Amino acid sequence: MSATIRVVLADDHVFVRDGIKSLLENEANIEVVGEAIDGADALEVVADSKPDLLIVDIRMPNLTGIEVVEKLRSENNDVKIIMLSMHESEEYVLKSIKAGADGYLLKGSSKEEFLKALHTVAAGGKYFSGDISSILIGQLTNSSASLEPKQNLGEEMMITKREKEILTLLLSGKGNKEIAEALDISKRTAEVHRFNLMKKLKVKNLMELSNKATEYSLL
Amino acid sequence: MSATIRVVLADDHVFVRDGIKSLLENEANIEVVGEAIDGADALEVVADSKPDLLIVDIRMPNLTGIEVVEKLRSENNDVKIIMLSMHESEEYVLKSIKAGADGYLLKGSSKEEFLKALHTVAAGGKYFSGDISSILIGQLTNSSASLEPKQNLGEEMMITKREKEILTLLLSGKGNKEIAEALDISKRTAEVHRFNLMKKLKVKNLMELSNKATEYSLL
DNA sequence: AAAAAACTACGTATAATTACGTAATTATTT
DNA sequence: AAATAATTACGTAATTATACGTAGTTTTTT
Repeated sequence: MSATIRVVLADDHVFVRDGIKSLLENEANIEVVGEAIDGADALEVVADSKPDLLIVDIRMPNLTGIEVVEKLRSENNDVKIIMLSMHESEEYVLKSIKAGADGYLLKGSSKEEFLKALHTVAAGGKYFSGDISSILIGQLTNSSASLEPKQNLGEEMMITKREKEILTLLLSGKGNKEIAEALDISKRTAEVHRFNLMKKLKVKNLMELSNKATEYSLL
Repeated sequence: MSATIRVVLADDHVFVRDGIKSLLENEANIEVVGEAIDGADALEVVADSKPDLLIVDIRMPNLTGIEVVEKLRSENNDVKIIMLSMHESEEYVLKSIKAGADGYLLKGSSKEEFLKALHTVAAGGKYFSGDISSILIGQLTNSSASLEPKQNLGEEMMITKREKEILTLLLSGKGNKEIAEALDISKRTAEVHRFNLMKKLKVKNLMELSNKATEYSLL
């Protein structure tokens, strides 16, 4: 059905590469066409052997697996990439996805899962080990539908209705003068509201205000 | 270590329930304390037996699995829930997550994956079969990490590397003085970069800068 | 009705930003 | 090698924001 999947392995540990190789040896339609011992090497080997799939360790000397992915993607190289990792670190998983990896496997994965991931990704799909799905879900529920405020404000950090109005206008890019006009109060008063607001939120400039407002979903 | 996990099964097919039961019978620490034959029944059985975990088919008469989850969550019932499904339908998966399911398993899952999911979820984690991770990734990359700029900048709106650094620092709440220190340039120079940046982006204050930077995903 | 909180507003002084002009030194591109 | 773009930096004047203090009205809570 499918042509042979040409694979490059990149991992600084010989025994890991050998382990994967022996695992893939018994598989039809899969051929290991290159190996790399660090990140920089991986880029060379991929450039040379133009594989269909790169299996790359996330932790490597010279360039990390993530940096390798970033580099390849920035060169518009669309080789399929599976990231290998010891740990289900949220940071690593998300960085890998962002960088453009097609899959993420834990080194503790079973042979079956490994092969399933390999075929899925080679066929153009994505495969992230079920063990790390909680991370994905966490991102999904936090980003798209943020139901609950991420943090609670300190008791005395409550902002008043008026301050909320000022905040809204500030965040939309209005200056004190414009705010004063919009709310039909004196410029001086607008300034005081702003001052009190920033004091309450313990921020020292507009940007921190903006960041805090987003972080605490103040609007 | 852990107490027994008390499980309720909800599926309109007897043989599916029996299959799962026989699978769980050999497991220590797992006890099936109730069974339901449709969605409405599931709610009753859960209310009665107050299990730790509900394994529920997505397709059922009376109330679908998703509706069952929604109902339970709306009643602030935080029983752990694993959704069972024949198909890796994007719609079903996302609806399940949104409704508040803790896991999603395909009926074709191996016994090992089934048990792993069960223990993971019972322990408070999430488990979504690796086969459906592509759906999750698709959502993630579409929603939070927008890879492509929402709009293209005007030709002469390109910002330089240095301006990007200044922008990053500005957005993090740094003032000109702090930026100057961070980049080891004179305060005056930092000011000029900032001035040029804002001129290019045609904004007249920090907030508009912040908004524009977000809108055009300048970082 | 009394007390507390919120909103309004003035003054004043220092600090920071804005909005130019000018120009030398590096990088980058052609 | 020449041209272009980027980075660096100084000066100056006008505007805006910051950081107080004080104090008279409303509004809300007790």
